[in-house]
Amino acid sequence: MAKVPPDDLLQTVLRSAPRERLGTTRSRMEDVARLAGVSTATVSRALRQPDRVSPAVRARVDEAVERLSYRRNLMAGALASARSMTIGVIIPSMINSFFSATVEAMEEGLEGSGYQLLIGNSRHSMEIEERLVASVMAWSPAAIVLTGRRHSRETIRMALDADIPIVEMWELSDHPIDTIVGFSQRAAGRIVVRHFAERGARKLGFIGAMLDRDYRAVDRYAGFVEAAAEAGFAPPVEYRFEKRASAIGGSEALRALMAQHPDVDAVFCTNDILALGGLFEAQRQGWSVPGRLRICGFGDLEFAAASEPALTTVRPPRGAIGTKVAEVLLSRLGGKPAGQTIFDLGFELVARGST
Amino acid sequence: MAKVPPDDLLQTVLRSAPRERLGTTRSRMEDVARLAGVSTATVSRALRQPDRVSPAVRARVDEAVERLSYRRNLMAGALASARSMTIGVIIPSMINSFFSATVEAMEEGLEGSGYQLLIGNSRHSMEIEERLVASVMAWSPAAIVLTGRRHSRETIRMALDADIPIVEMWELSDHPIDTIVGFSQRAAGRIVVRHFAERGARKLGFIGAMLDRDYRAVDRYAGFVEAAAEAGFAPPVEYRFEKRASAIGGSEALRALMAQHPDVDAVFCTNDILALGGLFEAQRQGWSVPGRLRICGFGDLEFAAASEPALTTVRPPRGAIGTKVAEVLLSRLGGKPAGQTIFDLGFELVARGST
DNA sequence: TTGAAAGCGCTAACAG
DNA sequence: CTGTTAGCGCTTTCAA
Repeated sequence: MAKVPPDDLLQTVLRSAPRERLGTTRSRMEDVARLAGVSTATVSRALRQPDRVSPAVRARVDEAVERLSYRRNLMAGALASARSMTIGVIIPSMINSFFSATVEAMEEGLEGSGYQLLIGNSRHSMEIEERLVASVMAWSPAAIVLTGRRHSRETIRMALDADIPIVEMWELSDHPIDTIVGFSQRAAGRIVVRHFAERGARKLGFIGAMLDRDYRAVDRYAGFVEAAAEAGFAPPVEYRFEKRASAIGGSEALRALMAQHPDVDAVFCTNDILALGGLFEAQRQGWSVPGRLRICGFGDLEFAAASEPALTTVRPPRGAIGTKVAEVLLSRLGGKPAGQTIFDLGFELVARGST
Repeated sequence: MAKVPPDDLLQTVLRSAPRERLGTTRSRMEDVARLAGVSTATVSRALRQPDRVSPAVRARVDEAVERLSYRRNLMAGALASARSMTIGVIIPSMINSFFSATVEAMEEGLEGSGYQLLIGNSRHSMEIEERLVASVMAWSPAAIVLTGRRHSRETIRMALDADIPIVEMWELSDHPIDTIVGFSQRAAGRIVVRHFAERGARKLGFIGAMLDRDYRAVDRYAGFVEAAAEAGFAPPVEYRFEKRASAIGGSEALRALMAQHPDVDAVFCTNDILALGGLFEAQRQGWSVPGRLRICGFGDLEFAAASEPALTTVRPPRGAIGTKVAEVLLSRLGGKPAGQTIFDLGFELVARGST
């Protein structure tokens, strides 16, 4: 069995491969094959399914790869196999750290697997989501991850047509496109009512942002209202605004809400950042929290534990969702059958000083 | 000149193209060419450089594309041209909303251009950055965007070798790899000293997180210390910690700093989130802000304007950086020569209640 | 276990 | 302005 050739052959191999189109002398699989004394088919196998070639060949290929500092051209591979090492991920917002945290966890879970995330930002719009899915499809992704369970007809059609694993996340559904990893947003809204009731609240308020597009927030709202009715509360008074959730928005909302309904003594904000603004506003107005007013947020963003008073909030499994999505994906992409397709990761009410 | 054929030819075209490898009947450029009665080369031109084909042909191609709902296979195009419609973007953190905001603005600036961002998260590590650049390179990106001006030797080599536009951002440098869009972090640190001096501060403190890896924060620190000396202050006392910036970290840091140095009356936090924690801690401890203690942050994160007291901070051009990067990229990718390669977008000290 | 050969779907000279 | 002709670099039958 031929050994890896000496250095002068290495030189020859390198020289014989002028790469004019790339600005660079980048070696191709053929160079590796020649240096290792095998065919490109074997190199391909050695690289992707090492157990399907003899140990000796594998070693020679590895050495050749090393010496040429060869890196596979993924585009070519993707074209040939009609499948790329790409995973399309569509999230509604990059700035919102809910999804960033999920994506970070997903990246970590996928680390070393060779899969690359192609991240799209739908800005909470189903139309943009559709466009993003369409353009991601042009990359023949190995899988697609969508946020939420509501998508345009066309998005669903494309996803189904692609015949690849589709994972939805951050919500729950009895009929996921394929697999869904999340928790019940509605239940998250409900639990807040129970907590307020336990703390002796009498008149509930609600503050929400972007409810025309953020369906998860709408679900939390629905759960909140529903549970309030069941618990015998009067219908919660509410203040909503179109713009994305912000501390300033939260401050203004609370001020407006209290001006109109001075009897409110417990407010649920669909987002911790709104609650933060509320906390500051209460301080400015001299409303003691939780004495005069109880405030509960959603998200358990990092500052929630640090605020004064510390913020009671619902903690979604931000990182866990990403980790589980990665796990599901790896399993499916590794060829394992679907198995469980609905993963309820739950949530937790973190009671702190603000209620 | 032949018209677009009637429907039965359309049927034939569709039927004659079995796409078994994809789960789907997805048409190829050849189908479009046949239906439009031209060659694939012409279709390719009509799609990518519409002005280089006759209006009549363009119209027929467009119609054929429409009827077949044809979408170009980008992998194939990228392979053939050794250049993809991808732009690699490496940021140090996804959760940090500095960079998320920049990326969002960049996305908006690139909207409609057909370029897709391939986002990598280096977690503030040059080694990870290097790995990410290497794997992004496998996609033959049209350009690369890096954060900061410090990169590993190998990263720089790969970037240079690729012979594509390389944009660094969020810092300034006299010798960018290619082009740099940002502002002077050092100057940002300096201006805080001037502001503190104007407000009558006498003893300066500094709180920083992750200074072993966040070079931008280190530069701000250096500017702060340098300007403090020039202004005749005693060397600022400091508290640093390894973990990523957080409100809790900020609270703890301030408490520790003040315990050791009760004479400090003005603290610069390298990040608004640290300052937020500081604000809450001051409230808990009963230190009036700005009476007993002045606090200045960096970032002008959204909550800074909403807090009580509102937070004085340095506002970096978060969105503007992304917008400018997109503009530079579009120009360069459109074939225009480099021109200006250093873009100083400046920053602004936003004086509010906390100082 | 390995190799030969035939593409994957598109782009890019180069003629015409 | 348009078509012909070669690939881009890899994967994948199918035989050996």
